[in-house]
Amino acid sequence: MTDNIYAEMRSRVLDALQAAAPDLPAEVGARVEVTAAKDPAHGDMATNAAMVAAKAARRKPAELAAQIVSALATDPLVAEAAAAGPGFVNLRLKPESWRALLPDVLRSGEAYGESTVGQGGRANVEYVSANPTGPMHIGHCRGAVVGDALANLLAKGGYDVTKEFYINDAGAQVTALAWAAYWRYLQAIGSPIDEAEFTEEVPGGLQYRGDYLIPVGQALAETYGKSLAEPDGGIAAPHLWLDTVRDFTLERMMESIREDLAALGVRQDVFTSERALAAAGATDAVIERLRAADLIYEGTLEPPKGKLPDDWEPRQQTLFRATLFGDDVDRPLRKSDGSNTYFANDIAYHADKIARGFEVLIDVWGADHGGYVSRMKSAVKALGGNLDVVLCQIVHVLKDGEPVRMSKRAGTFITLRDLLDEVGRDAVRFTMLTRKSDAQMEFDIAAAVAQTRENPVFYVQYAHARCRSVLRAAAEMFGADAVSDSALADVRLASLENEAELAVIRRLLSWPRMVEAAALAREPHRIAFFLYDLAADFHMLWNRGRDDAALRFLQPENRDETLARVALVAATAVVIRSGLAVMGVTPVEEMR
RNA sequence: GCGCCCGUAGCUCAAUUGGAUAGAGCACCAGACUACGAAUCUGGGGGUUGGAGGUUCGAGUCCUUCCGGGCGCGCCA
Repeated sequence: MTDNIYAEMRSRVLDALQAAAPDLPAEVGARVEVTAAKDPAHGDMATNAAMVAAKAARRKPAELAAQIVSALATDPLVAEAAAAGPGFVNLRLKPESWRALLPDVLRSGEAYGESTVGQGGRANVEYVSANPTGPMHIGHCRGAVVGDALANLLAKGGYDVTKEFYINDAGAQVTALAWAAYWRYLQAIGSPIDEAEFTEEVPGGLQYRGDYLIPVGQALAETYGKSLAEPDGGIAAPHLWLDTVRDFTLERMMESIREDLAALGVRQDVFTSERALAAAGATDAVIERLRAADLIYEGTLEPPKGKLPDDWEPRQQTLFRATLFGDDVDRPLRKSDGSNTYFANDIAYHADKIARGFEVLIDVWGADHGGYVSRMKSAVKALGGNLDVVLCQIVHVLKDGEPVRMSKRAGTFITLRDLLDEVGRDAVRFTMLTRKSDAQMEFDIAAAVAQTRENPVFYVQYAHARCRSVLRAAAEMFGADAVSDSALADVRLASLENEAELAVIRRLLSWPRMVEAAALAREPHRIAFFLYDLAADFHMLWNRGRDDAALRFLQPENRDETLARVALVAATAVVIRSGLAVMGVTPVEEMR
């Protein structure tokens, strides 16, 4: 018997189905589900087995359902089985069937819910991957949280997970960054050149004017003195300083990004540099590999339909046959000057991930990369792999009900640090996970810090704090040893028969199934909703004790009953911690 | 113009991935504190799931089309 009671019942349903209709094709069995009943009147669980098997078995769903019912009615775990609706089989388990699994929660601790669906498969989750040209802002935050939680979720689901950051440190934007840092450097050494004068010298104009480069300029001045400028403080020839300043600045930017990530509680295992990969020849190698497979040609793309860009002209380009793998058009790999496109580098990067032995590739991107999904998937498919992309839609930040406008140009964009300072890491992480990632969300700063039920972070934390409060009181009553998780795993639980108690138990025992389903769907937000529901069950149970003193957890005159209830409370705390750990949120011991 | 994402209660969002009578919170109305913390709980009203077709035992979910919002659209990354 596994600790996943839904998986256990599913295998018993499959046995019953097999007996009722032998020789069903395997794909029918794969479609059989055992789910928690939505409506308590239907029992605890329901299965669709009769309906999905009806066609292949050439039997009526109701007939099959009746046979499954009679087989399961005598199952020792089952109190009641009934056919219903168009062919559902509803199951009500005996209360002791549920209670019997509660000790597993206490014995497993935070590991409870770990699953083997991932079968140890090597998974790579790439997320954040911000351009290293400035501090992280709110736009990066959602992807960082979703990616991190997804990676944790997959790890709990039995995958061997690597958390990865792709540094976009090749291309024109880092050259622009170097110029911008050089400007701050000139200021730091007291150069007589003014901004307008300098800007004229910068190819493409001066970008990245934010204050955050001022300390970089000062650090450059400290490290290199005036050696990177002309003796009179003028602009030296770029080849004398550009590489130095660029590498120096990139290092500083990555350092600051790592600090921002650390403040958010994100620590990634691998940082891969686009520049290093390209310099090692990975891009050229992958292009040759694709060429050998006849997936590359020199050609001219059709102009986009509708209104043409003003400067449209047909160009001969090196193209990848993305259309063979589901993309809309073939995609360029080389610019007209012969250098590689970002896309080409990105193909090389994904080939590198495959070469490193990852079977599951997941990229977490912002919505502005939506147009990039199909081409990247097609490229990975061409390389013999498979790529999942989780797109995180825009976050609109509200403060006091008013939208906070974000404009880099105006310098009013909110940095990740600003948000963390105002809201706190736990609230940021939890709130970012209270929407499915492909829907836009509003992030109301006031709501995220509110101490009320409307704030799920608070609501779940409060439930955990209440559990801990009961456990502290129980420890005083019976001694800490008597209420340790391992001691509670051995107490008699038969007295747990109140409906509100059983509801909590059922919720706790559905945690492993929730982990599996969320991991397979790549949907970490489900964890947040699960914890909210669990917290609601627990708060309800708590208040039963308010209305009726006999239902309180702690009954000084009845040790056995009290210990059973305390075991339930301890198990609730364990599952909340287990879920919060996936989300990267710290459980609190008490509210104040 | 084309592609992708989204559209669910007045508001913010769920819906076990195609399952039964679409659920929570906020707001509104009516209740429960001599406390294992009422920062919570109980009850009530509120829906043609943007519109129209289609697929099947069964559709918020899949397909077609239209409407509305967002993101993107050949040498930016």
